[in-house]
Amino acid sequence: MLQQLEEAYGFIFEDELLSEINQVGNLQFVGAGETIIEIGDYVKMMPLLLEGAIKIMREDKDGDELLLYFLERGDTCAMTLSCCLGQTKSEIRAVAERDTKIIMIPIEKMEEWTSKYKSWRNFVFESYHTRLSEMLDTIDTIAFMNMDQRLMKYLQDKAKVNQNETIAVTHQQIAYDLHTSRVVISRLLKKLELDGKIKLQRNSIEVTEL
Amino acid sequence: MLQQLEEAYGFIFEDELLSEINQVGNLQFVGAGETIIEIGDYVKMMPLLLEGAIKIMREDKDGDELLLYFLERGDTCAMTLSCCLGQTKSEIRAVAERDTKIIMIPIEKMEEWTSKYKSWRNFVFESYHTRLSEMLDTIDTIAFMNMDQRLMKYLQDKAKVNQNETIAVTHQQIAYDLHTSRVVISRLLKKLELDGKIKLQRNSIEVTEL
DNA sequence: ATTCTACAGTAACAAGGGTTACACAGACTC
DNA sequence: GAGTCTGTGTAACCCTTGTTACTGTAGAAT
Repeated sequence: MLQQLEEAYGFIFEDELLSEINQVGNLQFVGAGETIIEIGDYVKMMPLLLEGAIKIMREDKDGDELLLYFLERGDTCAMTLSCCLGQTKSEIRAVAERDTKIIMIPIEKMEEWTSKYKSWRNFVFESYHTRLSEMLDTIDTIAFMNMDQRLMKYLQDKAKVNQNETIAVTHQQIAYDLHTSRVVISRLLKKLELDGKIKLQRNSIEVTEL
Repeated sequence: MLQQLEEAYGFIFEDELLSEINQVGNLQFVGAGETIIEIGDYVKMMPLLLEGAIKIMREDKDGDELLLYFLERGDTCAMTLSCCLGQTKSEIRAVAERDTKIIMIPIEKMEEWTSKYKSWRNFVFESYHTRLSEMLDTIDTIAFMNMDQRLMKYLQDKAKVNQNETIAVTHQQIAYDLHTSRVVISRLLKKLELDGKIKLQRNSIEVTEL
């Protein structure tokens, strides 16, 4: 575990902090598709992402869903962070996008480390900053882009976090993530295929224009 | 200044910190409509809002605008905060919604206070938390609501931050804030008036249903 | 009073995207 | 091989929102 911890965070954290994380952190493996945090959960651990990818979803009262962004190696969930500190319920859902390895840190340690380690403070601030930027990007996407552009961006992002230009996904799943209907997605995907940007197969899509 | 500082932040900050702010902070008055931060600005001061209200806008490359949220007394701009710490350019525009009184804190102090005062750390974390929630709310609004609902919410929010159920605004200005066209707004406003939720006058709107 | 300008009302039309309905194809079960 | 289930393709239709165009009017400027 220490080796992966160093790979992901070694440049940022002091050795002393790394070894503390190594001691108190709880290593967990999450299979692709498994839910890590559900909306309304009280969050008592903060995740550090060692390997894999996590997708962060929003859902309103009517059950309408929307993909917010992906987390990758070296990220943490600033939402969760925020929940830990404020002792509030999670406002988002976190689902493993692929097989994922995380270290869970108990919240008690967070307070402690915040006073003790400058590198930890910087990491937390940095995480908030990244997350705010990511949210701005999400807002830009839904406010300023049409569905065909959003779809193309979605496919490119998804290919990137899965490190594979062929994505295993159904049209219905895309429709959920982008908060639209399956028919709309099928229609637009066909158009993108005719434009030569992707190739469609059953249960998967190859993104040729990355 | 100290009195207003205490009113706005007295319950959160230690006396020692309050008096430090009082010493190094730079009190500023901004008239309604004036721009406080422009997109692309390098931000070297962090604002604490004593009185008034600030609206935070996003703009894309094509000049399309969108209102993100309002700041009120006791708030700070977490975006700015984020920019200060990361030394990056502002990704948003801040405009005084009404006559506003703020204290500007030089960024050097921020680092210092973060190690020195627990209350300051908590305030910063709390601000980030509030801002993330606010952004989620914005996303919900544009992702899940129709234009008529968004418009009604806009009018209610605006009435609230201006502490007046009569809002001085033109249809065109609303169209900019909601990133749509003037005709659409006029159409929907008329419908809201027929539903008895608002009363329309030239250059102003009275919100009867708050 | 006349002119100018910004603001508001409204009609007619276009486009994007959501809905319903149905056909068909691959994959799996029995 | 027949039946079933899930995923995909597509047409037809509708609603919301965006666009263009024109009218009227309040208020300021002259």
